[in-house]
Amino acid sequence: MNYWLVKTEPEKYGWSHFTAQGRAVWDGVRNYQARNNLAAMQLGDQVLFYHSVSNPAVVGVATVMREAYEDPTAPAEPNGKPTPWCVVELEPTLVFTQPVPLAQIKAEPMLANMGLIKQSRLSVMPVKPDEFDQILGWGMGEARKG
DNA sequence: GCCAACGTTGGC
DNA sequence: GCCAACGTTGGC
Repeated sequence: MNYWLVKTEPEKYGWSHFTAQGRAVWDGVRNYQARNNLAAMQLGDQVLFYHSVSNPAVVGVATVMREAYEDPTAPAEPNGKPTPWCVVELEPTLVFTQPVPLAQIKAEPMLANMGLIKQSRLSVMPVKPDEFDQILGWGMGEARKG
């Protein structure tokens, strides 16, 4: 089982859209590093769902329900080449009882090496199991450390 | 709204 | 292939 984090702007596609819809085709990724991460996702992997821009915070957990396939929203490639872009399908599995703000993640030394902090512009990234556990614990109401 | 980080584009 | 210019993302 692998762990990931995906970013979304809540004004464009937030957690409430996601839960209302029940399943999301995670399309529109146009960055190769993010694409590589999407392509590496496996059925059942757990994904932290992060709201960027306004009130940046992890708000819940999603599960990978379908592995990568061609992004139907990608523009056609010249010469009929297959598109390099792909999507996965996600379903919401767990809503945090309290969102975990970026500031809290930044303040925890154990999480200082997360891609979320080190590479703030990447929109799909791997998360280590202990990082996932820490954030999940906070999100489900464990006492805060600081 | 500003600015830093960083990916992409295009001139050479 | 290098690098400057530019666009986009996202934190504050």
